Amino acid sequence: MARTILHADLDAFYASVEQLDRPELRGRPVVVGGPPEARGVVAAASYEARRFGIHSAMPMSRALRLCPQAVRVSPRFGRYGEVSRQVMSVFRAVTPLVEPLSLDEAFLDVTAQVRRYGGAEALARRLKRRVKERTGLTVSVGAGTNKTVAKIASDMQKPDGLVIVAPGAEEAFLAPLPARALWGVGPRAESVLAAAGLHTIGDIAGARPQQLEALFGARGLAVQEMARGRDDRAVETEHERKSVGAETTFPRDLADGPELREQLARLANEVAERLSQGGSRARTVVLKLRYADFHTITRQTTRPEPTDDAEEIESAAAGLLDAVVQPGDKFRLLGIHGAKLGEGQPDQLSLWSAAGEAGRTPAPRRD
DNA sequence: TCTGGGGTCCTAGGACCC
DNA sequence: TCTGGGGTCCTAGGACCC
Repeated sequence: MARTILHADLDAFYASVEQLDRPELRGRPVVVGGPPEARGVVAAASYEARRFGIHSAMPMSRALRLCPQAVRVSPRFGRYGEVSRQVMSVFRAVTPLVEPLSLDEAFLDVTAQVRRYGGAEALARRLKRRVKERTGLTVSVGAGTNKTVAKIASDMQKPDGLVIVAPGAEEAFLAPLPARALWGVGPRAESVLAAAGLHTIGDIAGARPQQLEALFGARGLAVQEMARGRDDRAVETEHERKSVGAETTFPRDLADGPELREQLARLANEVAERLSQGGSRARTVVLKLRYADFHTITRQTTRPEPTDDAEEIESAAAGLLDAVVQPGDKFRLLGIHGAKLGEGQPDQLSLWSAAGEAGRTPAPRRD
């Protein structure tokens, strides 16, 4: 039996929350993001602001040049998290099978509920109404038999949209859309596809599998399946975090020195705190550096023992920094990430390794 | 125009083991 | 004396998503 999957996507989420909390901003162009003098970018733009050509990820300096009367608001992620939890709880009142993708998006598997609600459309309308009643926000919803179709459908009538793709209509629905609309096809893949004469999702669906495999490897075949409207990925309610990171772009480029080292300590503290809050520890510490010319490198080190200790993380990162920094280098970004996360307690394996470090005996060689 | 911060996943090469 | 094959782990970079 065909599944019914919904994709729900809050409209201009951060900007809408600001307009909700500050009525004087309603009806006005609002951009959420850091200030232009601190090299901020747009995290969200209200629909009023989008009419000026502003969109997310745009440098704030450019956004404000496009629309000088726009109101810039610094993000309040704590507040967005609160509102997000309210929205997700509305979703979970409909079905336990909710997969949040970010603060403002989720997949819902409502296969078991559609009959009771009198069909997918009635269910989706009720969901939209409940979100509006509980939070005052509008949400765009797409419905279909799989994630790919539901996600793309939710994008088609924003804001406050509702698009339902009937079972069996998946391939025809997708075919005319640009290749870029597919999840996983970004700017790079789009240009590779265009060079091969593949512009629409239908072009990808109809291409020879060998051609896609030659261009993208195994991923090419997966993309073609999606393009053909086939996608059996389940809605997953559990998600295991794999890394924790903190990074910062400086208002002006920084050479190595006390200021940079202070930032390193601050970031190490933040990562350590978030690790211990989440009850996990990291075996790998990753240092990320972005040079003044935007070139970016990472250096990492893995140890047998996982840690959530700020000083250990800081000294690991400092060692990596010492090894790469050259006189005259200027940096615009510094970041620290913890990876290879594990439980709080060191496991059997790392105990073994630690013993090996202490008193090493040559292992007998076998062949 | 001048480029954030939070992530995930994949690839490729090298070390190392048997 | 001209070079195996399978596996795992680690590192670095990059594409992509919101």
